[in-house]
Amino acid sequence: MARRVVAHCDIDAFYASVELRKHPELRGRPLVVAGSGPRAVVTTASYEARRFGVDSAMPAARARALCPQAVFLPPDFEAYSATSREVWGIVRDRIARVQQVGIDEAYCDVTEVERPLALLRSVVAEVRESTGMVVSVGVGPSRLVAKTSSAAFKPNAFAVLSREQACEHFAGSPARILQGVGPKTAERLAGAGFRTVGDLQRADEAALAGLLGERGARWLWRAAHFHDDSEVATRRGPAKSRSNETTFNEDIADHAELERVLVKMARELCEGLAGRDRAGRTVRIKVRLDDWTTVTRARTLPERTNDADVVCAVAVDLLRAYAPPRPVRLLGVGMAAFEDPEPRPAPARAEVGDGQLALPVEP
DNA sequence: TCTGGGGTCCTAGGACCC
DNA sequence: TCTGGGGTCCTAGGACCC
Repeated sequence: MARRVVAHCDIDAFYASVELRKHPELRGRPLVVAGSGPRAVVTTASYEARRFGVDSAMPAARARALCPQAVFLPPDFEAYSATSREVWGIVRDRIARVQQVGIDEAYCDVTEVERPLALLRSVVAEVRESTGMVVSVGVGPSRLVAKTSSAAFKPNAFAVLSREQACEHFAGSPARILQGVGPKTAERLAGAGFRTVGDLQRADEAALAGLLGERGARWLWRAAHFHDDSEVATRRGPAKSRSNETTFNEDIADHAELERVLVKMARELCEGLAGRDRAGRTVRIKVRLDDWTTVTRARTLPERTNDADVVCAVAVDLLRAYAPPRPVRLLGVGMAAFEDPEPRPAPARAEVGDGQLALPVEP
């Protein structure tokens, strides 16, 4: 296979940067974007606020304690998606193969581009010029090298590494920097003495298999050596599931109240599905109790539906069957199994002939 | 450190059928 | 009647991502 050139582009401090675009007078001040209510978490923090230890997903109250002088702003999701469309629109205008992953990052396959680095630099400059967003770029022979590099060198990064250079450069970094190694896996690995990427590079695959299973070990060993042949997927299929969930400001113990909330969410979900002309067979509810135990219950129906009455009845039934034993912190409802379970089998007769007739005929 | 919301993928076990 | 294997579907939970 031809040597690939993949770039990972990541907008620095995206949400905070959009807010700064709206409020230029706040430039230079620590900025924290957080939801409202007692259980809000931080959506993002500017680099100035990060210096105080503020990070996304942190409870907003803790962020206030860490950095009382920060300006706290409520999220403005419309502005975020508008800016996101603007940025990736510019990138797509200049680069053919782009896979957006999330609101603020994308992979670009620039293998076929004659001078890929020059193109990337000029796109980054154009994005900055017309939107004010600063994009960090990592370039390598794979998505993994590109992603790891942009993350490691940001903000305002432009890092180009070969696979071998990535192996060497990140050998001393924590295993956690490999995408796919989350907190749980990192902890298990550390327990067995694998703390850094280099530890994993030197590891015996069999030893890793004892921790992660054969597939997991194979994947991790390859990742530690920055082997990755996953494609930049320019076309994304339709969503496989959709859901609504809410964390209450205060835990709710009253089952009747929970059912009212569940029905309301299920109706909204069905409206959204109907608007997209989608219907699913599996109805799922999610319940998080006050002690953080999380339970899901699902039922698969014989036919696909987005009928609110049907979905609400199933959701309520699932909730009643579970009967939360403690006050509830979070309630959610979702639909899945949108596609036909199997491709429509070709009817036995006649179809073949019909199909052939439909083929274009050479003149 | 008392932890949002929206997704994806993987695993494991049980039911059921051939 | 018992045993076994393989395949598929479904459920539940967990890990991870942004």
